[in-house]
Amino acid sequence: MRITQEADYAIRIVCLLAERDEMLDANTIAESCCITQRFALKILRKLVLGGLVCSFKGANGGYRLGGVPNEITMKNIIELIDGEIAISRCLAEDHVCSKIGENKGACFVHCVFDVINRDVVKKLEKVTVADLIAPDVSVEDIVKKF
Amino acid sequence: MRITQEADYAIRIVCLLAERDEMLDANTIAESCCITQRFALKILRKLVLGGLVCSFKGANGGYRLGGVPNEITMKNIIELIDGEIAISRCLAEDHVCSKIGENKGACFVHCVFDVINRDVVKKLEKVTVADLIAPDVSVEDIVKKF
DNA sequence: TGAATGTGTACTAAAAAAGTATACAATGAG
DNA sequence: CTCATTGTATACTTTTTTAGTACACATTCA
Repeated sequence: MRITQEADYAIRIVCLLAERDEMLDANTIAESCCITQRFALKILRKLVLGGLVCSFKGANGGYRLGGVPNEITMKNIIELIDGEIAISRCLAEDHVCSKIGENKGACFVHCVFDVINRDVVKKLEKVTVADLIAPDVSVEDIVKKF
Repeated sequence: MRITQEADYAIRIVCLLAERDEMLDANTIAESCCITQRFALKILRKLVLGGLVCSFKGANGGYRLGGVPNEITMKNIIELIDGEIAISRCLAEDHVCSKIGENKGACFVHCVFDVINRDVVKKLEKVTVADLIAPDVSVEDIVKKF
């Protein structure tokens, strides 16, 4: 639905792992992102299950990026954590909209939301982790891709 | 933050008042929108305070549209009900973002969100109540304005 | 073999959204 | 001039979502 804090942190975690191309443990990651270790573990778990991050158990274990930075998009990360992006509840996966429209047949308002929602997703799909960590890529450069 | 059900209903209420250009009482409005009278009253109250709807007290009282349909936008209605539109919590009015960026200075991720958020608002600003109720305006026609 | 590190599941707390209740105020028809 | 009708104001309750925590367990390497 809304982009949550968890998704926000997940993006930062993925960026951190992409920047520092080495094994980092949950504690180091948590500290870098200013969250508790437990919370970091929870987010990392989802990232691992979704294949964006690889984990290594045992002593000297930790996490590494599970893909290449320019193939991981903001959309990938957000949807992995939050589920499908939906600016309004009526656009969410499981929701059954009951409003058979007064105006112009079924749910005209939601059709408009849907168009806007698709556009948001399309934009998030164009921003990669590589963009986010490259020192020479500015917000303006990213916006040009939209 | 997210576009709530309340905002969704508010849009429908405003459209109803625009279509039927006459005084309607809270009960009639509630029935047309498939919500309880009490909930309709709550939403109507906000619409009145925000000037989008006029109310008339006493016997034979009710509500009428408080403006012209082609000057009332979806953005007007949503922001009146939900407050500022924000796809992520960190973009909300009162929120103080604590993430001084690891990557490229202060909060690059949020800058990207902000650009996307502005675009959503810009689009919602272009859709008027007149568009929503006109029988000859399709979603495609509305999208052309984006 | 045991300290370091991740896993799995479930729980709790806080915040936001959705909806309800109650007592009150204004109006106008009879 | 009074009372049924209709809106006003404020505050409460419930449900859902978000955010974060706890704990017992499994794996690995020194």
